[in-house]
Amino acid sequence: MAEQLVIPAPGDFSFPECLAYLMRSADECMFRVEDGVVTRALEVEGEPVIFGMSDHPDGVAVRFLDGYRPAGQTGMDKVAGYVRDWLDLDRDLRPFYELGEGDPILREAVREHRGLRVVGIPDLFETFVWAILGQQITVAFAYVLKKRFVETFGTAVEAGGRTYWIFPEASKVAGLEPGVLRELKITGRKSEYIIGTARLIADGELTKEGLLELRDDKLIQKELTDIRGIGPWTANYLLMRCLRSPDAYPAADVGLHNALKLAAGMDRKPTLPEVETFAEPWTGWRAYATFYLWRLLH
DNA sequence: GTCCAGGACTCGC
DNA sequence: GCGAGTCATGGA
Repeated sequence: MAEQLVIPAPGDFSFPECLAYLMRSADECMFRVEDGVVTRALEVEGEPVIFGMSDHPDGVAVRFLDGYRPAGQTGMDKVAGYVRDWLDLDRDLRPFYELGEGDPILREAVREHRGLRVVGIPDLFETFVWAILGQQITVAFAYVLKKRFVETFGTAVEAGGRTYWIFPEASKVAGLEPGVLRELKITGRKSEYIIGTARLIADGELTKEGLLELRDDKLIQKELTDIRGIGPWTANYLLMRCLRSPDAYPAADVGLHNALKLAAGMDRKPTLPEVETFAEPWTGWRAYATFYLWRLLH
């Protein structure tokens, strides 16, 4: 696996911090982490590509597995773009750190995890499924459900004695009956939500580009919450992880509440109004604040 | 057994 | 518009 490309990163980027986040579950099925290298498969121009990314003095090193490298420059650029999106490499975090250093609640998380980026989920359908699965259950169980889902409907790429998974296309899920997902222990409602969004995406009614064109977070949130199964938490989660809003704020998030309790030294979880009030000074960076606060829980 | 997890829907008022 | 009940599984 010869070195193929180095993706330059701006200052305030720490690969190890992003890696620590990526390693939070042994049940993660979309990539594997070994010896500091994150390896995954991706479909690029109709062909499976497998690449590993690791730390590099100038940013992120990307190496391709022999036999699974992009055919041409366009494919190479797509992988580079994917990594830039995945790790949010095009963002200048200086304003956030300026904010965080002066904030009593954020200070510790910001100092402890400097260089961490909001790790994204570039694929819209994948984010929908992940967000819906994550509603109201433990993250650990959500990982188990995602693994079952991917291993049932996704595409396996066997290479180098290992199996890599490509997330299923929305069109493959759009025609399923909810009962099929129920067998995986996904609740009936979530099964309907997943199939419903799969249909919207497969039909082209719902696209990442179309959502991004709305520009405004509030408009996007409205568009998303009009979809059955997508409430405020899920909409903001999508904004944060896929649409890359630095300001999305999943205020109802239980993990956020626990982190705020910890960071603010409270003896109880904050109420929803308190959660909103805490975040007022973070306006513009509430997604980053949330992501950093989450890290306090690990 | 009870409660809680990275919520959202439905219903009654 | 708001509160309470329901959904469903798994771990503490």
